[in-house]
Amino acid sequence: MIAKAPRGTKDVLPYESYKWQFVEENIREITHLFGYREIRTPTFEHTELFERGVGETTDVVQKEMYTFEDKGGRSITLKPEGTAGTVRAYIEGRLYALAQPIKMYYLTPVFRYEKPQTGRLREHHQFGVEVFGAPQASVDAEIITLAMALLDRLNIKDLELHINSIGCPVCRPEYHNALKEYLSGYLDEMCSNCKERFERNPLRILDCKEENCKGVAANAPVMLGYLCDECKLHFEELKRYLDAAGIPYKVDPMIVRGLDYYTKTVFEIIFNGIEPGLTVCGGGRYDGLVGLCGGPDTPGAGFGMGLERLLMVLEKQEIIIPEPDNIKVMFITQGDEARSKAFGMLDSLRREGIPADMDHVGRSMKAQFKYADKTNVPYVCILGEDEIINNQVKIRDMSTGQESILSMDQLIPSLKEKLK
RNA sequence: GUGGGUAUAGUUCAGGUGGUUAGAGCGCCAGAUUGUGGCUCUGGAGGUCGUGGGUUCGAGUCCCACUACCCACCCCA
Repeated sequence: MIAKAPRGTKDVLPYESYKWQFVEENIREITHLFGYREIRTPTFEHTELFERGVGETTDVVQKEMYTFEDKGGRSITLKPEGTAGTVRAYIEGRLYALAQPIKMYYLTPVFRYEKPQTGRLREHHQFGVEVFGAPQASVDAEIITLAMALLDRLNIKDLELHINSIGCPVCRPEYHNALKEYLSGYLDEMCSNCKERFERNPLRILDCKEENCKGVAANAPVMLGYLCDECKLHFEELKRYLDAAGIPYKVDPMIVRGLDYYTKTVFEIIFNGIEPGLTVCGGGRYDGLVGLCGGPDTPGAGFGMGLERLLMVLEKQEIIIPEPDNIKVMFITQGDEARSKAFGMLDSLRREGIPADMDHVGRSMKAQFKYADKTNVPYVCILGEDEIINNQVKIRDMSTGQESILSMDQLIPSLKEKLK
């Protein structure tokens, strides 16, 4: 049991880590193009930050957090999402005193105590962006554009962008009342879950997958009908910007995010290549969050994108991720003297920037060839007794089988020529 | 938190109705004129059959519990 990763966690093994690096490189290039800079915040924060920021009533806070007391008696929580920590750092680092907006991105592990299943882990990794200090809809549109640009660059198809507005503290209460009034007439028809939701968070009922509830929800009043002028205008502007960028979207009044801090814009990017659809990215605007966490009243917007899910989608679509450059040269030796000599030459090659390796486990020459073959190395340098005596080295081209004998000092220039 | 499925070699899987030393493909290691890979052939290593109980003369096989993994719901990335 000691050699078993904890439930819901996953290793990235050496033969697959290049896939992560590929995605991460694309992320760094895209964020650079959009003018976002990296922020790194701690893996854990004071529990209270999440309770306050993410919202006491959310599932995440109520039952999914990894919370513990540290040796100093503080209540600590492993971050269940990336926004709260970023908000805290924005306030603590007084980034609000710099020229706004502040545009940031991060790559971070996040932790939620859930039952693992397809596309759901207890520790997963998110690419996220946050923009503080600009209330304009062009920011909402920009982060969506950024997400789409990344997915596009990775060549992912079958994506659907869903957008919605869930209003602001001005217009939402009115909508809540209207919704509850409507739903109260159908309580008997709804599932037991939704009956509870009716009291706690009636918005969630719109998200229910039960047939009956879907029927009820289909005719329910939607937030979009109750937006105040400011929110309505904001939503119209968002659509206008998305149109300008040529990004297709679906207005989906049914999307309701699970985190309490959202205002106005919410969106999800859903991959439809597998049933019943997989959310790879979700986010929106959160104009009250910085204030709620004790900072100056500051608007914000951002998203989180699940890297494991992204990799799942890449695999599903059979998108080929270029494998990293291999070792170019493998030394094959016979005898102790040849071994030490090869070790020295190996170091010279590496210092010249030629990726090279040798046998470390004392295999027979034949086995060394087999090993070289398995690693797909293009050239092999043979150092046997004859070569040692003549102060020479033999190079074999593994694809053609052609061999040539060189003096030791010709080796590096010759390899450089071949590897050009 | 609720429901369903699975658990045999490194891996993918066979092992009707319980019956001696548990098998195969792939992989791994080694040989096939002792300095040469891929292909082929031959041989070899490797399993307390998830764990713990029970039924039985006898359990990989039947029963129970536990654990883990997979899948769906919920929720989300």
